[in-house]
Amino acid sequence: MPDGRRGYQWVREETLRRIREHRWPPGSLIPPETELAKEFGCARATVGRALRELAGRGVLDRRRRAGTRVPLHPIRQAMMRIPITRVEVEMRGEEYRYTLLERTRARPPVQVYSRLALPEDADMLHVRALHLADGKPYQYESRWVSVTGAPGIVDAPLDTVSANEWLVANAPYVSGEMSFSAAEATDAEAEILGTARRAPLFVIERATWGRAGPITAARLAHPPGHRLVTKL
Amino acid sequence: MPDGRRGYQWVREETLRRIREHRWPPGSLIPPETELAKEFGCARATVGRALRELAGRGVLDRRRRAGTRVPLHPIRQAMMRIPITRVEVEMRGEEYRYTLLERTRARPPVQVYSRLALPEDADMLHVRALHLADGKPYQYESRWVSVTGAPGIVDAPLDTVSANEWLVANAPYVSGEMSFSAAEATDAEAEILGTARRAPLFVIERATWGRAGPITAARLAHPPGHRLVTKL
DNA sequence: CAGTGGTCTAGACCACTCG
DNA sequence: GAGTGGTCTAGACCACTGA
Repeated sequence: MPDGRRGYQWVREETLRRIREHRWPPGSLIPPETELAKEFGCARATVGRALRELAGRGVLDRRRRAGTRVPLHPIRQAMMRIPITRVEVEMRGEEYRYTLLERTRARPPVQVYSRLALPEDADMLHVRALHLADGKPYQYESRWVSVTGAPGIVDAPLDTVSANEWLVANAPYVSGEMSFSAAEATDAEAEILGTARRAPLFVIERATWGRAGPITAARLAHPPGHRLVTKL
Repeated sequence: MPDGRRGYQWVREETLRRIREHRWPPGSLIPPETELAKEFGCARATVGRALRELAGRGVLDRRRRAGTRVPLHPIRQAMMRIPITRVEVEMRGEEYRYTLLERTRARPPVQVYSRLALPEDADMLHVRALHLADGKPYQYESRWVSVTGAPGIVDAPLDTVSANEWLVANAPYVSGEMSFSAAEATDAEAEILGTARRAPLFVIERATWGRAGPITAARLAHPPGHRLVTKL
C-alpha cells in the first residue's frame, strides 16, 4: 500500500472498501478495535473514530460486548441538503425572485391546527408566496405561522423577505419534522405554478416547534421535473 | 445546572441550546475550543468532538484559524433512512408480498444506458416487479441490471427474492446516486398500482456502480399518499 | 464476568489561513 | 506569524451485555 499516513480517514476508507468488496461480507463480525489498531498501526482511538463514522452512516452496526457487525440489510441513509429557497436557487446559478401572494391573519384549517396541536381558534398568520428561478415558477409556498409562537411575524416585512428566511433568523426552534411526497396540483396551484391541471407536484411539508410551542407549518410545492438528488 | 457529567453529549446539547435560543445568534463567532473547554470543565478534545458533530449536521461552520461560526443560513440536512422494500414494509407492521412481473434479457433504452454510461448494445436484464403491503400495491419497481456488472443475476431466483435484495447481498457497489421526484403515472403503471389514470406518483430513482462498472438503474414508484418523513 | 465498544484526558504536533 | 481547528496517541476507566 503506497499510503504513508494511516489516519482515521484512511482507516475509514479501507474499512469501507473491505465491506463493499465483501471481504467482510454482510452479516459478518469484523475484528475488534484493538486488533484493527494493531493491524493498521495506529491507536485504538483512531480506529474507533473511523468505525464510529461508518456506524453513523449505517454501514456498520456496533454494540458493546457484541462487537462490530456488517448489517445484513444496510439501511441506506440518504442525506438531503435543503437550504432556504433563495440560496437553493442561487446555488443553481439562477436569478431568484419572490412574490408575496397573500398575508392574512386568520383561523387555521383543521389539518394545520391538529398537526401542530394548537387550539382551533389559534391566532395565526397565513402566508402564500411564489418563489421564482430565472423568472419561472420554482416553488409555491403555503404557510401558517403561529402569532404566539413567533410574535414578531406580524411586523415582518414579508413582501421583501420570505417567511422562511425571516423565521430562520428570528424564530429559534427546538424541533421539527419534514416530509416528502407527491400530490396532484389543485386548480389554483396549477395556475400559480403555470403547470397543466392536476400536474404531479413534488411536495415538501415542514413543521417546527419552539420552546413556547408550535411555530409554523408549511407546504412547499414544486412543479413537475423537480428532483432532490443525493449520493450513496 | 443539575447535570453532574459534562461529556461531549452534554456539551453538544448545551451548544445547540445556545444556538437555537440565539444566545449565539446566526452569523456570530463562538468562543474557541480552548475557552469552551475551560468554561465547561472538560478537555479540549471533548469540546472538539461535540462541535465536530454539530458541524457535521450543518449547525456550525468551522474553519481553521477563522474559528467556529453559526451559519447565517443553516442548510437543513434531512437524513432519510431507506431500507430495502421488504424491511420497510415489515417495519410498518404490514405483511410483505412480492410479485415478479417480467424478467427479460434485452437491450436497454436510451435513458438507461446513457445514465449508466454503457454502450447501447449492453447485455442487460430487465426486471419489473410489484411489492405489496397487506395485499395492497406498495411499490412498482422497474429495474435494469447489467449482466457484466453483476453476472450472477442471470441465475438469481428473482421470483422469490427481489432484485434489490439479491443485489444488496451479492453485488458489491462502490458508488451510487439516488433521487426523489414526482411523476404522472403512465397507463400501465396506473393499472399495476391500482391508481387513477395519471395519478401523481412518488418516484425514487437509483443507480449504482461497482468496481467493474455500472450495476443497475432502478425506478421505484409509489402510489399517491406515500411519504418519506424525517426529523429536523 | 470478561470482553467489547464508549468516553475522557493531557499533551503533542500539524495544517491551514487570516490579519 | 500566530491562532485556530484537525488529528493522533497512550492510557485509563466506564457501561453494557452476551456467553
